[in-house]
Amino acid sequence: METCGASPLRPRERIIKTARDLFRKHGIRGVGVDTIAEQAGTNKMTLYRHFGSKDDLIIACLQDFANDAEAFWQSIEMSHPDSPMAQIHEWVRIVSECALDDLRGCDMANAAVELAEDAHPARHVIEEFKMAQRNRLAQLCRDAGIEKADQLADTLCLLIEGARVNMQSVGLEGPGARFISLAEDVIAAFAREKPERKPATLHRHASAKIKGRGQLHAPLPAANRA
Amino acid sequence: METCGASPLRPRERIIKTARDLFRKHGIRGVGVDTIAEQAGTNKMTLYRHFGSKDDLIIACLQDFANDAEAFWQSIEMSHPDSPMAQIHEWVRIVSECALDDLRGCDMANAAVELAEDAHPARHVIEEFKMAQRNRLAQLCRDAGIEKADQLADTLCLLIEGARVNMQSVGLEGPGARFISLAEDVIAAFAREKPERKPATLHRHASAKIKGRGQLHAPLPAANRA
DNA sequence: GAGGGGTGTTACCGGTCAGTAACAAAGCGC
DNA sequence: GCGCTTTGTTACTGACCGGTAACACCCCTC
Repeated sequence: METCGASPLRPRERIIKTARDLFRKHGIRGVGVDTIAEQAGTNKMTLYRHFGSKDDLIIACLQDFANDAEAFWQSIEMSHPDSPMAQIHEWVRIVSECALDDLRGCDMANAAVELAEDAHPARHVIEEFKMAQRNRLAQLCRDAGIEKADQLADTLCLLIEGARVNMQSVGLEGPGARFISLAEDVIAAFAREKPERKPATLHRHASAKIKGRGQLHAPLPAANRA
Repeated sequence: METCGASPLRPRERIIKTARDLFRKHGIRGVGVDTIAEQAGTNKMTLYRHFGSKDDLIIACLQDFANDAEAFWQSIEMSHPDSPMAQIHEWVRIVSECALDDLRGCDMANAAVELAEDAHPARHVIEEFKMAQRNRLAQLCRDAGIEKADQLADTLCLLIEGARVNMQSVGLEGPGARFISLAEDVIAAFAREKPERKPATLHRHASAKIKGRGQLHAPLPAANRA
């Protein structure tokens, strides 16, 4: 019956993994500490020795989630070490794959929905995480030589965020399931725009070689609005 | 202390309005039926006479929300009766205004997050609503003579959905708050693409006059992807 | 083998939850 | 006025919730 009962992990890690799993499946408010402890192959007392309250456990889960995201970014970087543009495409691919895996959306965003109180201690964890993700993507866009890097990052952020929440509402029938295609089109449109002058200095892990697919298109006037 | 206590509305309507308000503020699972009844200036028994269960009340709230959305679409249509493109811009404007009003996102999407069980009776209400909204927007895009109308509708859907959930996580500092600008750029890029041949027959409320702002831009090659 | 930290077990607390029973009162059409 | 429907009031149930107390146990280290 337990999900991590026979595991070599220490109770603390089992509790976090189990809690993340149950929170994701049933919602944070939809699962109690007793259930978490039992499913983790331990008991409520041990849980409360490691986490002073359910809120503490929630925060620990979100931080564990953030750690996973960190590893995800490193894998992205290693997949195409010298092509930021290829990393962007890899980001689209993997992030879409994760969203399609189950249809329960983003744990951070879900937590923001469920923990509605402004003062909830988890909220600043969520806020910092979301901002960091966006900035990381924006940096990647800059490294790729995208002229309007911040705008592309903003657009991609909203697209994936929207895709995750949309799939939670309508499953695979809605626009969320078509995220890859939509995102790639947006990237192509942004990559088509002419870079400033010098072919974009890479800010991080500098590499002069820019060979992203988007760069192969002919430059077109900026799609700026009024 | 009550929100609708002195209102001329009948208890049923007061309960629905109050429940919607409280659900939105504190989350569906974050407020009990006692609180709802009291805040609505009535009592739990009357609540349970009108709604057999809390789930029934939730569904009634979501349907009430859908009614409001219907009125919203009609106001959009009346704002620019003969210009679908202008209606799209109006849609962007109002939808963004609503999202910025409070930062609690979309009631339907929030409900999908909180009511995680696949079999929950509210889920098909949510699903139908979300699909109907997307299709309505897609029809508007077709009426506006957008070549890739469905793709634009999908993109705009994900952008606004993402904006709402993003603002719930990071407030006004993140990309969600820049939705209008991002959406307008996307619309401009799609409107710039050359319409098929004949200047797009209007399917509903036919009007030959197409004078949306996006049409003023020079036509550009399609932003199609691989 | 003694000690101690981490863990398990059981029982409990007060609070809140969704939902119900029984009865009283008020409004309203006739 | 009468009668019916709607509403209000109080009290209750049983379940579950987050959190704690007290005590026993196991395993590792010295």
